[in-house]
Amino acid sequence: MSNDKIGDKRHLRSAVTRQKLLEAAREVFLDDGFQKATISQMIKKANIGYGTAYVHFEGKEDLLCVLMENVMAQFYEIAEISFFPKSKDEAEQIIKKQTHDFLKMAEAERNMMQIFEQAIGVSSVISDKWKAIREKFIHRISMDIAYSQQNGLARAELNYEIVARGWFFTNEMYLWEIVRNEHHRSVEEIANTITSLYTTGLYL
Amino acid sequence: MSNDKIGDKRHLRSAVTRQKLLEAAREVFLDDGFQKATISQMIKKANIGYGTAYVHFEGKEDLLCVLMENVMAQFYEIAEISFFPKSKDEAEQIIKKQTHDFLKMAEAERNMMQIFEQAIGVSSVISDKWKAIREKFIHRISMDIAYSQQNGLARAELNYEIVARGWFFTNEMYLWEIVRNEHHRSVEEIANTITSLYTTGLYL
DNA sequence: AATGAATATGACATGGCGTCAATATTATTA
DNA sequence: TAATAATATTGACGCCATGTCATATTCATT
Repeated sequence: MSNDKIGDKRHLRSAVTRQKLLEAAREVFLDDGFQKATISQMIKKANIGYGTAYVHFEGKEDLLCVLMENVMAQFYEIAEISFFPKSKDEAEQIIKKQTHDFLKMAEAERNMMQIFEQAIGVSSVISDKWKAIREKFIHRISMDIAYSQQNGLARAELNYEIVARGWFFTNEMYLWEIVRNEHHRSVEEIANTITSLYTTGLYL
Repeated sequence: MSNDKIGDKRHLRSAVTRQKLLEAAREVFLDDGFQKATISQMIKKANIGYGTAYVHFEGKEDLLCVLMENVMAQFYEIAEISFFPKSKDEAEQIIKKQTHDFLKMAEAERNMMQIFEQAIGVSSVISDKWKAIREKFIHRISMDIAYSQQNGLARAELNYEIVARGWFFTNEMYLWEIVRNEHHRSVEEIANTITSLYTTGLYL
């Protein structure tokens, strides 16, 4: 009675096919970019039939979504760092580290992130995935600012949501610059500078 | 001897065809977005032959480029506002106005800007056009910061180029939010808040 | 061994793109 | 005016990618 779905030879075959396709897709995406990558290339590389791709995935976008899950998860982790500073300096330390980690992700996952960026412009599914990450960060930053304001650390006259968005936007755009290899300064210098500007502007 | 190119009946016919196509293209773009818009739709609307489109333009991208020229020019104008403040307060005034004008552009030209944003993700030609505008702004802001630092108005320990990019990124992302109608605060409130944060962070 | 369920396949219909040889229109020349 | 040259327009054609579906194959159960 071992028909537990796994161990089942059929499901195993299915899983293997799926995995072969995913790996082939990754290679094709990295070689040709999101737009030029085609299903045909992937199924050839994976040695499976054309229609098979559509059995396992809804199309290129879906394939990339699955390939990005790992990276997505890392972003969510960074967004969840706790934040209860007791002084302006401590706040700056925490924020600097978070910014640094965030930008380092861009470097570490540059290749897949490049594909991701291309896809954001084309696919609403992918675009929504990124938007969710952005909102997660912005919400988190909003809470952090509100906390700081309540504890008399930050300027209370500024609308915390507007500030949070603006701050994240700076981070995000630098992220994409790093992904595209268009940054001319080190990640460390960027993180230090923008954090200093931000905390000086916001904290008392 | 009036073969001055204009007045010439052939050139006139050509110009009319071109114009018909441009107007049709604008409608199709606005109705269907950049990606779904097709040359076929446009030439039908313009009542011209398929190949004719490729006589006048290189393709969808080229068509949109021409349609955006007007908006582009307006951005370049905003980027060229002069900046020689004598105090922190004066600097804040000028910057606030520039940010405000910049974001107001997003509201005024929202429809075409939406198409533009979609195209940036797909077309390298369009993407380069926007990058040029971005670099123009960033260069201008860099000069402004350097001026302020030299005159003892701004914190000299910050790298002005990194700060300039970061500041423009905040502006740019808010621009796209406004374009997408995803902003929940007024342009005025956004401009005031981010400018206040920025000038407090940068100026002495 | 037979039956049915899960999985895989590739031919097909659809639709957009960009090209090009052919056609139509306008200007110039004899 | 007629012939010729230059310019402008046209749509059929070849190419390629997509997503679907009827068919074939593989595996589990009886």
